[in-house]
Amino acid sequence: MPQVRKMECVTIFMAWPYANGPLHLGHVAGNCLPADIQYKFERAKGNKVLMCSGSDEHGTPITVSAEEEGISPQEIVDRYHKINSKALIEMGCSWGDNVDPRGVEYGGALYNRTTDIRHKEIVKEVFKLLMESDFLEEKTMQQYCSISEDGIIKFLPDRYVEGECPNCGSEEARGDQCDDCGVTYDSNELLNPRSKMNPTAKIEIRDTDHLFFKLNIFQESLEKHASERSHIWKPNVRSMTKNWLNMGLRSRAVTRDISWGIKLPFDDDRWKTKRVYVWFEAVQGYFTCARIWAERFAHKYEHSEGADAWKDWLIYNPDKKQKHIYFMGKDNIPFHTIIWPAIIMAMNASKSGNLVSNSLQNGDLLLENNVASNEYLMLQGGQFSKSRKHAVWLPNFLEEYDPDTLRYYLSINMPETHDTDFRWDEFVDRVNNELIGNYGNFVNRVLTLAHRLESDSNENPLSKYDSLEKHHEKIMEINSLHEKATKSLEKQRFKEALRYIMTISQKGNILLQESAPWKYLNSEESDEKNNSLSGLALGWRIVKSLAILTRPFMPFQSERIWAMIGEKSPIDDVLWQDALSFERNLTWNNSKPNALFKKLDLKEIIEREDMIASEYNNDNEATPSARDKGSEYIQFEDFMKVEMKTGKILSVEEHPNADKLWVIKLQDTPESTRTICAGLKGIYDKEKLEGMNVVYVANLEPRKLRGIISEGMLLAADDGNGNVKLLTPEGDISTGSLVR
RNA sequence: AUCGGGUUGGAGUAGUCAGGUUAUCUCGUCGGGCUCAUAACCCGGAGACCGGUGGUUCAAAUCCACCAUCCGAUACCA
Repeated sequence: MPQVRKMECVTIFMAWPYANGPLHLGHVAGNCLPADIQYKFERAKGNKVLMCSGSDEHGTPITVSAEEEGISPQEIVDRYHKINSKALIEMGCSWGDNVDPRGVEYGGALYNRTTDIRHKEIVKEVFKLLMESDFLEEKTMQQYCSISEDGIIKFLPDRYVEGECPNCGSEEARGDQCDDCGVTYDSNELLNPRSKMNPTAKIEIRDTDHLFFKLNIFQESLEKHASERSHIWKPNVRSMTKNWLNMGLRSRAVTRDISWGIKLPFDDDRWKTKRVYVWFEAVQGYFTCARIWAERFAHKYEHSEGADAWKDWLIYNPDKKQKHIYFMGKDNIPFHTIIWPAIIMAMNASKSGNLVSNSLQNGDLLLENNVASNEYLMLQGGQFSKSRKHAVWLPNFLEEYDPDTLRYYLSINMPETHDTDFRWDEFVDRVNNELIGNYGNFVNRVLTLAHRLESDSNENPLSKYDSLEKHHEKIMEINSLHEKATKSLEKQRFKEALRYIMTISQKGNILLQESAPWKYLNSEESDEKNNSLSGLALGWRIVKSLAILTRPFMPFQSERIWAMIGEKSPIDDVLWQDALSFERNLTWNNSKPNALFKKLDLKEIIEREDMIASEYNNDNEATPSARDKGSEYIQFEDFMKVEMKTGKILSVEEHPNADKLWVIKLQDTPESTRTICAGLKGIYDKEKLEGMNVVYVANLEPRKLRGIISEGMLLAADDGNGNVKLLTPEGDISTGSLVR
């Protein structure tokens, strides 16, 4: 008898993508895909699953983007929330299933946003609660602000302030640190401070009151929590968390002087210009999202608990099996192992009146069961970057390629324990050789062979050859692979799990090789034929199993198989653990089977990507903002101010304090030399540069570059893709000749 | 320079926290087989002193120390 297991309530949390740009493949590999695989897997196990995430829409970078484009922050986040939620659904993630297809009691998914009015309300409630329970404290800090002519005060983050270093006198010191001498100091020690964004504005230090979350009082509970998790967390999560705890926790500001964000829940005038700091508010999205899901969907679709349905998943109940898994990139680890758990403990202590603790009481909010953080996916060796245009954007990708191929490649190459690379040639290789050659081909072999047997239109011609007892050993092998894949998925080891599943299709290929059913398709009935075709019948069953097992990874092709083998029942009703239930009758679909995937052509792909990249670059050069500011034309007189001359490189030295700089001694006129620091290390070798004739800017104001005065600048062409070429005169000409 | 992460057959990786038989898998490569299938599939072989040195231990890819080297973030830039 199968054991009747209690249904688990599982919550999948995905880190909230920041809504100031489209998602790129780094996001997909790091959080979106693993979260979705886990969601689909937990569903297939029959569990009640809730999945929560959404767009993170507050904070400074969004206001900066808005300013650049001359539109409101709300317009920015509206745009990218729409683009990103659409792209996620198109790549096969289950965010569109607000209500589980099995019924609302089973849960659902919500991709919400932090500008949601209800999110703001709940955050305010929490803020108030923590304030009243004394988890927040008020401190006065000193901060730079710029004051415009009409008296408007704008507070500036440290990194937007520069000035003169109190230690070495360098002109380019930042708000809290000097890069020339490396010293750090309080921002009020900086001399002659100025705003980086608006250097002429008046700037001064003002006192500003802020509220701080007393993170320090959670130190002990968090240490206990971390040690309880030490065998579950991956090494990167463990060590990053340990680092934080070893440094000692300090209180963190939960408010900011900014206008874009959630208002504080106080009427008091002095809080009017402040907003909730985005880190403190965005993590609460997990909590608000679950509640909003219950209010909007559970309630509407008549969940037995109505708007309280979220408690099934989020509130600890010793009689239930409950599990919380969070997915994110490595930069987010401390937020999920330290900060968010601390906030949860604070909320629990506030509500129950108990002391702060990591051990839960009935009715408390649950803490995480695993923080499954991934490392980064790199693009051909470099990090995905929005500002440097170094990325493959998810919406663009989906316009051209089958989402399942992406999901396959990113799953089998997932940055689980260290950074991995996205490479187009590897993408093509893996899809063509593994996904298509091994798996797609196996499915195709089975289906086309079966269709070459004579059949009446409704019955599977393999039924009469079906004989499981002949294949006991093979079935055991496959059973064991299924079991291994399950265990891997339970530990969020997706690469390994998918590898086991692919091995099942490899076993299928071996089975066909051994049975050689093609020999008997049209032959007389015989024992040999019976044996051979029983192998094909088992192959058919394996195809069906694979449709179920690959579903969390590649949902679209799995449905295609389901239709081709003539299964009528929804594939979502089949339980993961029944994927290998071989006792059921064979189904049949009389229409001709199609190949699951199309082969990819690397050459075509490279051409297409080059085209997209050049279009993208052209677009950017012609952005309206650049033209509006009148920066497209300069006056001839302005151009003549720049004095460019020819010179000859005499010698090249290492810079003592910089990675990319060469210190170059230049023959600038026949009689004199000058020193120029050039960022050409790693592009040009020392030997190559020495003796080279170059063009330089002669009348640039000398400037200290990481400690060494640079008197001018070498001219070089840069295509934006890392190709840099120095300008050099076409023939011999004396040094110091004017370039014009 | 500061901080973080790597270094395992030709390439990419598993194993490292909790040390223990022949070091995992994929691709490639070489030889053979099959011919149903999307030039795919199946079998077999070759190929690794686990970055180096020293230490702890009966035993080290795994723990410790030092060194080398690569990558990323930040700063410096064209």
